[in-house]
Amino acid sequence: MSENPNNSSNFIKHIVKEDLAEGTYDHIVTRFPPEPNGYLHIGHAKSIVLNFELADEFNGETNLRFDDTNPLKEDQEYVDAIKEDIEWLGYEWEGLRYASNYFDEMYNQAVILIKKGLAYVEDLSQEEIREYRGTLTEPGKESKSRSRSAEENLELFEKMRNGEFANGEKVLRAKIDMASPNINLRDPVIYRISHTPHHNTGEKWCIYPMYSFAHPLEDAIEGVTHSICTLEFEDQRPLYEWVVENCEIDAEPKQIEFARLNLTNTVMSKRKLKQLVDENYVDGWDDPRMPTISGLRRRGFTPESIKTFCREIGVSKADNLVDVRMLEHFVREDLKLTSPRTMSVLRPLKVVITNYPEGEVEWLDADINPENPEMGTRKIPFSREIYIEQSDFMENPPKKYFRLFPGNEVRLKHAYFIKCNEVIKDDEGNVVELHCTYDPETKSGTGFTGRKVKGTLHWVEATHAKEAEFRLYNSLIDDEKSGDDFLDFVNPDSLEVAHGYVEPNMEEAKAHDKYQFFRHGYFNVDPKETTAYKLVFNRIVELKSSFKL
RNA sequence: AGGGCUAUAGCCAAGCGGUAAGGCAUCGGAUUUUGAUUCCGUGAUUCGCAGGUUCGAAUCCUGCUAGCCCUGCCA
Repeated sequence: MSENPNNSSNFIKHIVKEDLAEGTYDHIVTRFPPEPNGYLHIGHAKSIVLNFELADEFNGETNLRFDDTNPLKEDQEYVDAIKEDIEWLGYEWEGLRYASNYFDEMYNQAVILIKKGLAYVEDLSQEEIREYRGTLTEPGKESKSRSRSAEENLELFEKMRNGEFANGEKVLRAKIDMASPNINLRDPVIYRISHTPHHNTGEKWCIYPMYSFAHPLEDAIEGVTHSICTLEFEDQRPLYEWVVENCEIDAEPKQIEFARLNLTNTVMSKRKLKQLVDENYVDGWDDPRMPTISGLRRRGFTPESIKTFCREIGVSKADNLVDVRMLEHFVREDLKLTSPRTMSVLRPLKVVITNYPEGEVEWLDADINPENPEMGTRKIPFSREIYIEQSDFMENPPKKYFRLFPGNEVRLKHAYFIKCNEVIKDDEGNVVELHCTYDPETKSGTGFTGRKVKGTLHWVEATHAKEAEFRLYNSLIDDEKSGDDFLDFVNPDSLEVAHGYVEPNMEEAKAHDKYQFFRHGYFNVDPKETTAYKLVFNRIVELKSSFKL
């Protein structure tokens, strides 16, 4: 993966360049450290692209490390999904690591801290610890446990490990400074008791290290040089440095924080995404409306479009809210040259071409992609009966309506000009069919220039048409709404289902095939719902349009 | 308010003492058998505000303002 073009600069690259120039490190190692407690989303993609491509650019390497120090929330299902997503994006990790594989080493380091008088076993309850911690404006106070001897602490810590205490009965704390203005330094808890089996280590441990103690050790053990995380960990950097300095481990990783991605009309927290899944607002983590990697994949976004997006938004420390339209821009750009064009009618209106011979079918040539002629041509049938889009006809059109209306002539893409002569309605006055005439002179490809029409419509021949289902997605979350709870922002119209027709050659369409439906947008063959008997397409994104009714 | 961080166009963002890149969005115009694409044009005398240093400041200094984060035995 060496031809990822990213000429842009950011503050982390500056740091790396300087570290390399000054010899602080002779090569760099980064890591992507997800906790396996949920699915990856586009925000994680930003971090993945940053970590993998940064290392790649400076000839370093990147580990995938599962930060699995809290068995209560973690699950193998998530580790499998996370690996699949990273591979799908196209990255290869140097090492596949688990924080849980370092539990022995972490335990040893805790013992070292105790021996140095830098950690102690706390007797206080959770609530008491909170009270003793003080507040943002008042210092904390020291508990009696703080002055226990190293010997006694060693003994108690061993008992913690051996399961001699219940959850919450004891805890191991770093001895730093109860009066620190940085609350993270007021003797933070570094080990807690949790009689919970772990997806990797099983029943081996009943004490688990806390993030703030575990993470710097994980980085140090792996030789990570630049430990990149998000802004909310900034206050923990002094603690990170304290652990690196006071534990006996021969490596000096440094923590660098950047601003996480926020997207308009999108929620990005795992907690909220999980709630949408659990409460059935969506079909699952991979619902095409979800900002998860698996959701975007099922929707039809390409790895390249996601990566380009992540490179283009840049990396900084300023809180940001990126317009989703930027993401959409990059899929369109990627799919423009690679996706076959095809004509699909999402909401059909039958058209009878009254002067076209009954029973006759002609097969017309059509480019597969006019912007990429190498993709060749396809054959499409044409006959007396076709379907056009309901929205391409108006009985009483406004000005500047280029489509079909009584007396108007339009072009059928790849076929002929047709003129609308008669509108057939049902008892309720709904338009159910149009009678048109065609002009054989105007056949596409013949170079007819006799007269011009303003509109070109897509269509599907009626007798060969194949039925299909179309899932038209709108934002799952609507920022324009108001409310206190994020659920108040859920868009009730995030999914519309339409049933219409596609060209007969679409019979070959396979899961994840991507097409540009002429004048509609880009669509992906849904991998879960499509069967031999039923084609289901997910709308990835609409084509841009300056048309307003 | 104790600590930490941030502030450049509607949204991202480069810039690192020498006179404001780029992308998205928007709006014009040309081309067009996709109201698409493509092309061309479009916006900061100014970088949160106020002072100061300097021949010269978005960049350095001081003060102020606004926003975000921190009082889990979550990560």
